[in-house]
Order: sequence, then C-alpha cells, then structure tokens
Amino acid sequence: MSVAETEVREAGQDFIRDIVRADLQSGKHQNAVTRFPPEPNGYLHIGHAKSICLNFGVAEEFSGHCNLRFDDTNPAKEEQEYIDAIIRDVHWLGYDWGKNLFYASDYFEKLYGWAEDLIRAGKAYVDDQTQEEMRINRGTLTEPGKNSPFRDRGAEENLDLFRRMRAGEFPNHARVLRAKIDMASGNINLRDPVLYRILHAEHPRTGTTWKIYPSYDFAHGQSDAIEGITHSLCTLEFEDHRPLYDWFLENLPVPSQPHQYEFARLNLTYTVLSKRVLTELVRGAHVSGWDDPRMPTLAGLRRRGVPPEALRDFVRRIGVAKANSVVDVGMLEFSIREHLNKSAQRRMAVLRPLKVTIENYPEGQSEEVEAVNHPEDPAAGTRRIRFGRELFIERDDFMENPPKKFFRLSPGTEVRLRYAYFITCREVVKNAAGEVVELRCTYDPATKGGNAPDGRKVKATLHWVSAKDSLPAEVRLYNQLFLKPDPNPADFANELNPNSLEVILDARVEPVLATSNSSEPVQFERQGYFCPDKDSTPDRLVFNRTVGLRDTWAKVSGGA
RNA sequence: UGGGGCGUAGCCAAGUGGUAAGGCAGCGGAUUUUGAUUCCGCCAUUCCCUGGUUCGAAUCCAGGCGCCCCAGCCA
Repeated sequence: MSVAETEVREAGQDFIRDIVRADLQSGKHQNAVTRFPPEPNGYLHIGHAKSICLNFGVAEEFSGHCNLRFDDTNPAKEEQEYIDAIIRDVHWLGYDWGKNLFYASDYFEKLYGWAEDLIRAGKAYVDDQTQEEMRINRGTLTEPGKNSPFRDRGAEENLDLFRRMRAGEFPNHARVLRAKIDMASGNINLRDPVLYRILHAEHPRTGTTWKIYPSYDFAHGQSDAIEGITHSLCTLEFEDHRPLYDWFLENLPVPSQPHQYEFARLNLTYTVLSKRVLTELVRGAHVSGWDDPRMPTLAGLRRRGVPPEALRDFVRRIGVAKANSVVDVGMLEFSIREHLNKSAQRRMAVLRPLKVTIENYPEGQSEEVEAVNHPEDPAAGTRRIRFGRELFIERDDFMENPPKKFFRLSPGTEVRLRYAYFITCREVVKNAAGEVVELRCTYDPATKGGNAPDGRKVKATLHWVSAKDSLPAEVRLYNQLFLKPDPNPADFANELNPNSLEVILDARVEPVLATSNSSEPVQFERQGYFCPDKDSTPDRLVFNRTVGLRDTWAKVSGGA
C-alpha cells in the first residue's frame, strides 16, 4: 500500500463504514458480507469502479467477503460477452471474489417457489390487464391508483395461471404476477409491483428453460438473503425501493435479513457515464468499441494506460456520501498522474519535429549518452541513447521571437539538450513559405552530460532525438470523450470533440522504444506519458493526454 | 395536501452541542538536467435562509427556500 493510500484511508470515514462498524460493535454481525451486482448489459465504467471499490473495500476492512453477482433477470438485454468483460474488468481493478461468483439466475427456481408461496398466502395475483391499463390504474405521483379487476382472484386460479405462464402458454405481455400491497401508497413501488413477466427470450445462462423472469425487485433482496449479504449497498435511485425490498424479506421465509443502504452515484465533469449513451456510441460505431481509449469504461481506461491502483486511489479520495455531486475530472487526472509519476519510466519523444543541425559537431560522428530511467528511482537504472550532428527537437521548444517568459530555444540563446550538451541557436533556416524548417546550432563539447565546467546555467532543458537513430513512430494521442452532460445520441458524430479524435503524427522517439515490450507505463518527459497500445507494434505508442501537461495538449491539438 | 432523499469553499468531503479536518483546483515562494515532480506558505469569522433553545449551534427545535429521484412487464 502506498503512503498516499494509507493517508487517505486513515482519514476516510463515511456513513457506510460507520454503519458497518456499529453493526459489528453491537454484535449484529460478525463481519461484513457485501456484493457487487452488475447487470451484464454493457461494460463497466468508472462509475462502477466506485461501487466495486466500496463493496470490496468494506468487505476487506471488516473481515468479510464480497460476492460478484450478475443481476441477470432480463435476458432481453444481457449477453455472455458482457459477463466475460465484467469478470475481466473487476479482476483488473484488483479485486478477487474467490469462489463467490453467483448469478441471480442461480436462484430462479427458488424465487419461483417463493412466488407461489405469496400466491397461496393471498399476497400475489396474476393480472390480465394490458400494460396501458396497468399504467393508467397505477395512478400518478399525486393521485392514488385503482385496484386491478383481477386483484381478488382466488389462490387456485392464480396458481393455475402462474403455472401456465411458466409453462409458456401465453405470449409476452399477456399477464404478469403482481404483489398485492397497496394501490394507494404514496410510494409508487408499493402499488402492486410486478414480480414476474412473460419473456420468451434466450437467456445467456438458462437458455430457453424459463418463459417468465423475475423483476429486479423480486430478485435482488432475496438473492442478498440467500447469499447472506449483511449490507446491500446500492445507489440513491433505489431508495424508494427499500420498503419493497423489506416487504419481501418480511413476507418470505428467507434465510437471512440483509439491509439496503444507498449512496450517491459518481458523476464526472465532461464525462458521460450513462450506459445507454455509451452503448449508443459503440453501436453507432462512433468509437472503435467498448475498450476504445476515449471511453470512460474500465476497458478503455486500461487501454489508455491508466493503472488500476490510480482508479482505486481516486475512488478513495472522492468519498462516499448521499449528496448528489459532480466530481471534477481533474481529480481523476490527478490520481492517474500521481501514480504514473511514481511508476512510469521516462523516455524522450518528439511529436512535431524541428530539425537541428549542430554545425560544429563532426559529420558522420555519433556517440552515446547516458540517461536515467526514473529521476526519483535509481533502481530503475539507466539507458544509453545516441547523439549526433542532426537532431530533432519539439517545434514548441523553439520561438524565433520569444515573449518575455519563454526560456527555451530562440536565436542566440543557450539551452541544454537533456543528458547531452548545451547548444546555442546560431541561425534559423526557412523555406519559401517563410516557415522555420531547420535550426543551425553549435554545441559546447565541454558540457557533455549536461553540465558546464565553468558553472554557467541555462534556463531550459530540451528533449531531443537523434535524427539518424530514432524511428518514425505512429503516435496516438488519446483524450477522453468530452461530451456535454446529456447529449442527444443522434448528434454524437457532432458531439465528438475533434480534439478527442485519434491524432497520428509524424513523431520520432528514442530507438529504445522500438524494442520495448514492456507493459509498464512509460512517461514521456515533458510531453506527457505513454504506454504501449495493447495490440500495437512496439513502435506505436499511446500518448495519454489525461496525465500529460495541459499546455502540451493544447498546442498539439491546435497544430494537428 | 403524493412519496423518498439531499443542501459545509470553484469541485469532492470530514464534522453529529465546545468555537469549521483533508484532498482537487487556484495563488505566492524554494529546489529542480522534464516549465514536471518535490517542498514550504496562502486559500470558509462561517456551514441554503429566517427565527428559537443554549454560556455556547454547521450540529438541537420551528418555519421557509433550493436541488435530485419515483408513475418500465429496465436495473
């Protein structure tokens, strides 16, 4: 555990952990058993990371365990691909559920039996109303609903109908099973909620075995009870469902009594975390897939080079509370930067090359200079890189007519080429269009390594690559998708910020990168960071704007 | 005269009767072979508002105001 993690954790106190702590102290529970219950209808995103870290974190801190449970009660929307992806992503985030992998569908038979129990007890009935009739009779937010004409059917008839529903005798929407609670309740969830609906669909796990499927409400609390969940943590919008959650636990012979607690879901500035919208982006091919590096999905973040530790740290920092909030994406960027800064090896790179010729360096000659891999970690070692007469530096590191605060290269000034020599710009070469195409410089042979024996100082240290020894590289600049808070999916093509699109530049990087197979993130000094693209050739690099310098990004995007 | 929640700095967020933690952002300054990092300093006389209780209130009481969620056979 890093120092930062320790500090945050010690300072971290939230109402959920307060509740759990109190339950343990009072002897109500011996430990905390939680669950992360995604519906496999899409990929996990950074918002889910909050829930994952909370559930697994609480279980870990209070000597319990956390189950991974797929809430697969709606086969119309769920797919095996999502199940696989979710498993992969939760593991990647750093959590392990051991053997505790469950599916709500594991409990279909049990839930069915409980539904019959409710019918026999006169607490559930089969309703033949159409969806439209049900909607009308449900009333409104301010008016009570009306009882269904089928509400008082006898238990035998209900049982017969329900069994025939299960047998597949009726088409979709023909009937539903409803709980008999209170059509006049102020809480609409209690106005005879649907327990089962007919759905002739292929379920990723149970195939076509079932023709009826339990609703979320009828499955969730009971699943928690079956698994012995002590603290069922979910987001705020389920607050209204808690009375119903409790109603089932009270009216059914469940093996345990879990309790539901709600917390605010994560919102990030400039970031869309709506599964509907993200699905639309993928379906509409606006992105290359769920793992497109611009996506806020865990898979996308992973491809972008974000370390899972950074995500966990981020979640710890934002806390858990009940107030709706929007976290500044800068917080996420900070966590990523902080972690990468400590772990990433440094390399030099040039994205927009400007040729530099060292006039007093002998033609045909070259040499090696030694560079450190991590300025704060000697254990990262050093590497040797080639220096020669012709180099490339970043265009942005030179200004012909520099403003006062610019202290990089300009005519007549001396700067340091990192790990190499001091150079002075003598002449600016332009093309017919008046654009700067080359700098003629001189170097001071006495400054090898980057220090002047006479003690003179320079104001800037530049990154560079040897023109002859570096490799042209396809560099990809990734930015997250910058979208308006709630864009219209139909306008996605227009909503995509052009700056966020993939940018391929004629870039040059140190040759060492061409042979790097490391999956470790490596940082581009002064320019940002990169890590290898998952399916790239070694000389294709992913440049991550999120953790890079803001001004660098601005200049690069403007120029590209 | 529906029900359920929530209001502490630009953004997160502690605090639950004893005189406003911490982080992000921002602003100064030191160090620096990345204009990075690191390091030091600054940044809420006040907690949505108004009354009340109290020696003392962000915390308790009363009344307002504002925002979010709910009328799927989605989760």
